[in-house]
Amino acid sequence: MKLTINEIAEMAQVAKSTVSKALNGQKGVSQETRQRILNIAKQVNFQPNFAAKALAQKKSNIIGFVLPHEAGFSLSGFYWAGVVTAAAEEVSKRGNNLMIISPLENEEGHILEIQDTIRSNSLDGLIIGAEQLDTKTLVSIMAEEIPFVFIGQNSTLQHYCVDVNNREGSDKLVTQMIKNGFKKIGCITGPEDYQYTRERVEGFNDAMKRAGLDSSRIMHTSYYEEDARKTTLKMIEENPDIDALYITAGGEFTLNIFETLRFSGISPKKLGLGVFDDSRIFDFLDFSVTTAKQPLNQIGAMATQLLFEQISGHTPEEKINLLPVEIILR
Amino acid sequence: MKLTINEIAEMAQVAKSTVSKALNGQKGVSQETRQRILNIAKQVNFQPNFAAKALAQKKSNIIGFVLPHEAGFSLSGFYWAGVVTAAAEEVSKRGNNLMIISPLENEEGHILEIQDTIRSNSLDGLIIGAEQLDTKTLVSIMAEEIPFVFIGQNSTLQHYCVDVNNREGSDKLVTQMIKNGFKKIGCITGPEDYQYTRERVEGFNDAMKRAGLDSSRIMHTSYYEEDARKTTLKMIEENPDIDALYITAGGEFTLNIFETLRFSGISPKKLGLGVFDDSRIFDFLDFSVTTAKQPLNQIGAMATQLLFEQISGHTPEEKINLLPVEIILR
DNA sequence: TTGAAAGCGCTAACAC
DNA sequence: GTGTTAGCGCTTTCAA
Repeated sequence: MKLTINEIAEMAQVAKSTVSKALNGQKGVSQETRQRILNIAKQVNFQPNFAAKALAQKKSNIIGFVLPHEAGFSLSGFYWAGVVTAAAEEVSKRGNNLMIISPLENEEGHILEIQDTIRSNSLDGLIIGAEQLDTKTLVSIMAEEIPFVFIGQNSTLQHYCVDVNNREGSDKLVTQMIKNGFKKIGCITGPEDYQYTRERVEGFNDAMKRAGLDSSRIMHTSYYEEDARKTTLKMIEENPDIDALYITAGGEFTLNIFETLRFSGISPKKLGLGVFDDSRIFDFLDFSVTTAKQPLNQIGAMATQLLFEQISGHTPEEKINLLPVEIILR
Repeated sequence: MKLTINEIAEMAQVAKSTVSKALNGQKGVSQETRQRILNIAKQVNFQPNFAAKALAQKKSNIIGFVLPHEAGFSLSGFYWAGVVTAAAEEVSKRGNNLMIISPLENEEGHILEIQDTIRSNSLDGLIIGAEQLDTKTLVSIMAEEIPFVFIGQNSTLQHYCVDVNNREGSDKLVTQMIKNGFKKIGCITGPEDYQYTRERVEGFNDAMKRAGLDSSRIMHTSYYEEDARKTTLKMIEENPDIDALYITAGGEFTLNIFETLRFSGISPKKLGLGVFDDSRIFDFLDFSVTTAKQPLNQIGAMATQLLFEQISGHTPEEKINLLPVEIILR
């Protein structure tokens, strides 16, 4: 049977409130009794019941991480795996725990409401993958009055967020591609309703126009495999003269495009390639890829910091925190 | 302010115990009152407080996933990212939540006790990355009398687990390499005290001996980058005649070895390569790699199933569940 | 079928 | 400095 604070109190011959104070490092307990209680607790390996504490304090010490639900955006993608790992570590350091909230599809392919989870879980805060959060869910989160931060920016709601400097980073990346000698660059990009997509496209435009190049070869697509493949084919069919391809997102999306290129007889070797998202793996490819590397650890860590600032009642200074990307040449 | 069961009771003009029964689908409530309560609850978007429920029921509906702490074994590795994603999904389907428990290193590089988290969290069950779980932690988990399953096998304790068939899979992979024409195969492998390492080495031995080949070129190393690099160098220095390399683990470990090979002037192209762990990325390398692909989704899903069987009081039929690997030729 | 009441293990006023 | 007491929001007997 698990020990409770009552047993500890009995063993130490004090009231349970005294035990509570001693254990939580509050004042109002003599040095002597405190030590005695602490010793006993340690000896019997006492650990306060989490649920009881949460109930009494109305504070669970649990942070929820709401993953976006999207093809290629699961934990097995490069991006979220890195960010979640960093967040988990940062959350642990603060004595809290990270709960994964991944929206589920039901039989009909509808995304199940994650609201219930959020609402019932008495979570202390939320880190939310911002992009494809629908307005309905957003509204219900706000109704909870629970602190949250976005990773990436949400088109509907401006709120505390951490993201990379998409436009500038994209500009830099494309500028680098131009420096590498490419002039006719096609751009395959994600859904237009995601803010970062639009920003990265803007960066593409900025760079191309500054160099006096044609920036009209842009195609939007969803991240689903089939769409990505179709769009890739369309791109090379309608623009047989392109000498480079800029892909504004990484992970499986990029791999699907690479594969399509290869299968359609176009060796990626003949094409300049730029990807907004790095992976160490690109070092070993049989063609070279220029990338914008996002500081995944920093993103996860900073989001966590921002969240805890809010939880502790402070108002974070910056609402929108943009981290720089690093251009990786290969 | 959040609504409680009391408010609902008041609105429905019944006792809160009746509300509780109605909401939880228990019998002892007339069809009529039940409907009335349910309607109200739905209308006001009522969601029971999670902590209170957990406290009253001594059941939290939270599953903990204990990640191994090891270089290259964070969520950003291929393996765990895949397994955790699958587990998270399976857990959600059952109306539970997944909590990430990642052991932390403190300043001195010691691994902090994850026991506290486990003990205090009133978790309903644990999915544990088995390999490098130290005995002390293991003992304290057992003392909690909380259901758990291993992913991978633990050398110290035989318990419910799901894993791949390491020996057989390794054998198959090496046999395939031999079929590909390689005869002098070196084997770089992980720490000897991990069971799967030993099993994969056994598989290597099986295959080599069956083919009448020399299976003595085996080197163990930790997964830390520096060690991996040193061992790789040692392997090629002491065995300049090898025509292939078999690496018994994937992720960053493999990448470090690849990189070392390249930097030391040995093009991986000249070497047959086999890796126990697949990644889609290997399709795009400038050298070819034969791999054993582990069914990550299945592993995560099956572990979750096994855990819930235990939680519901059933005794799973098979204690040790070995899934087959798939050999991928490139 | 319904309701009253006790209790889950803890915290936090407030007395003493 | 210490103990008493009253909750936190829910479940669960047990009477009515």
